Amino acid sequence: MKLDQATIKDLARELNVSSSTISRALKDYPGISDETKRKVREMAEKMNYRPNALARSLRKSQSFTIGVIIPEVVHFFFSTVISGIEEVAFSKGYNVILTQTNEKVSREKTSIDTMLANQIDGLLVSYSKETEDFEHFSRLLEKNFPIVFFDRVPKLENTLNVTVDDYQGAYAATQHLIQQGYRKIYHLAGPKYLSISTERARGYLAALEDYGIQHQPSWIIESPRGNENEAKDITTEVLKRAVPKPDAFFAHNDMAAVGAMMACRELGLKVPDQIGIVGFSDWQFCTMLEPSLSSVAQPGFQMGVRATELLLDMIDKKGNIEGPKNSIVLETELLIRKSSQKP
Amino acid sequence: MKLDQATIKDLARELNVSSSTISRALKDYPGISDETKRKVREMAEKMNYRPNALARSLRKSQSFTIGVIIPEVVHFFFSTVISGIEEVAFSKGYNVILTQTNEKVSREKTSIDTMLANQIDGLLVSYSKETEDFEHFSRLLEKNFPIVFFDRVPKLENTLNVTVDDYQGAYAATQHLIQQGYRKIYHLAGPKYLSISTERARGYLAALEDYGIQHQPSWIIESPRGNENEAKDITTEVLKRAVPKPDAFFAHNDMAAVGAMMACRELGLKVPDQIGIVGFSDWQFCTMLEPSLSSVAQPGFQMGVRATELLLDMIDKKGNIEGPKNSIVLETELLIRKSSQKP
DNA sequence: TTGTAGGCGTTATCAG
DNA sequence: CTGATAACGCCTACAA
Repeated sequence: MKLDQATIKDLARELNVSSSTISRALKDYPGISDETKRKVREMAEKMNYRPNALARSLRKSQSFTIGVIIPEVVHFFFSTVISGIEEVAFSKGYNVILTQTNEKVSREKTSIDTMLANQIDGLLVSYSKETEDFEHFSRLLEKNFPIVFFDRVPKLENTLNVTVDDYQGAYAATQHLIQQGYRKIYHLAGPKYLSISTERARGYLAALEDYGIQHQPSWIIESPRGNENEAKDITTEVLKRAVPKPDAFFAHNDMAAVGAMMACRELGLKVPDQIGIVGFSDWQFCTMLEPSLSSVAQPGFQMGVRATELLLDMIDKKGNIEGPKNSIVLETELLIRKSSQKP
Repeated sequence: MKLDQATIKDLARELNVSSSTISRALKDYPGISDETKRKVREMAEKMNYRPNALARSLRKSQSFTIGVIIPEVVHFFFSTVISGIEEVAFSKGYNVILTQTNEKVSREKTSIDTMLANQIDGLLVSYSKETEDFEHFSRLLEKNFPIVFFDRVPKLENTLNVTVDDYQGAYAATQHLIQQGYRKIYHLAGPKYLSISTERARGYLAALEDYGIQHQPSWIIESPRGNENEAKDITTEVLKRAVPKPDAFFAHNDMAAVGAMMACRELGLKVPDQIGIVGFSDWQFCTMLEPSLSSVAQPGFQMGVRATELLLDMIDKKGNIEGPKNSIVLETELLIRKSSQKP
């Protein structure tokens, strides 16, 4: 900020015209002679003029900045979403200001506060695992402040959401395992209070039902943190003690799936011969593993793109948010690799 | 921005005092009666007052916002750095505005422009692979605009950089391979114009020299994009044709190392028995592979933290940047796993 | 202890 | 076609 940027006034003084003329000339307003425009542009170039976006925002009550609140940046899926967000925002001339909550509600709240203080035009949110009370969002929604939720969406009426079809993805994964001949398919589930987890569990159960597979509630095992070590421990336990003994795992994410693979390896169980495994998210490492990990791909980049488009649309339309606000559900794609194909 | 936030004036009207009194009361200025302060605070609370950071920034010529320019968000190392940046910035009350260049200089330039227009107080940069001319940076540096470069640092005088000790890390990795008894150690190198690549190559060579290992220039093979497929193809070629035949690979990143592992697997070569492999960066998947991948860990989070601290320091000190501006070199750590330990 | 006035850089309105 | 003036919301000399 110590740049001593030239201002409109400087240009005006230099050219002996008023600052309004400069402003208009630079904005290509009607009613400015071409001659003047030319001179102004030249001088702007020469003096390396750069408009002060802050002043402009203050004057226009619009900052051309959107806020993004995300649980963690270091996360393949979320970083992919960010990439999509950034792409669209940039192409439409919007800035992105970013905070991660590290899964803390408190942080979520203060982030919203500082973002609002910075006059963001809208908000893109995937809330934290801790968030159970959505009042800090509903307060804003009531006032018609533009918010789009993605991936993790709240239990509120009339919100605009972009999600992935978790149910369908889980169904497809489970169906695939069944078709490969696996029967005792256990599910490594995510935390119950996230809709993505419950949807995945629901899809899993529906597939079992549809194919008439007898199952028990104990086949669903929660792996709340969803990292490989936790999942490995849990899976090891299950493989040692559970009745009936599982012959496949459908994990709610890839890390958990890897944990299961590691457990199998240690116990000398062959994947996919003895145990089939399917993950969720299609993280980069799936193809690097041996055997390569089948997984349900989520279009993270697309999610970012669509959510941002939706948000910018709302912002453009200002108050007149007529017509149905349509949430978006994106398709998943089951990528079948070695870990789930019986020889 | 359609929030109809209460302003200082609104509070003033409500309480029948002047707006300066409000401003001072809220800021806990000396010379305001406790009584007034109390009343103002209450009213602020009641009216849900939130200061307009834009107006404040405009007035104070400081935005409390820093810009971050990064090649890609979807990248384990960079996202880790972002996480560190975000952490420090948040704790010191700074906003982070983020853009990715997707390795394009043009995007780098326009991003800088819009960020400057938004009056950022300073800039954190890891430049794109395309960037060969640093004028868009040096122009700013000349005017004493605060910039800290991280990971990829320019060939300019007097810049503040935060890097990892690539040379040392590469040396340690190579030394380790030698000590394990590998002799024909090839290097999968990154693009020549990035200092991180050349430093890693230098460290590799130094280790070979120090241990008196005869080698040839052809042992260094460039894998510019550094993804697993490219590296796999290259490695396959080398394993089939090169003389002498390699018995180990030190890769400039983990993706390339994985590519090498895949190539070995396909050719029926056992890792680590016949071929030793070490990567660089310690991505999450290293521990998930079989065999697990040895790698040189880079402290990404720390890099973000230190770079941001350095930048905020500069910003605080405004013009008086006395004393030596000290760049920071962070230590790496060689994590020895199965892929490089001869049985 | 409080109020007045001016300005940060831009743009919108109203004249000329 | 161009200029003067006010205002966006906040801060801060200077006065009272």
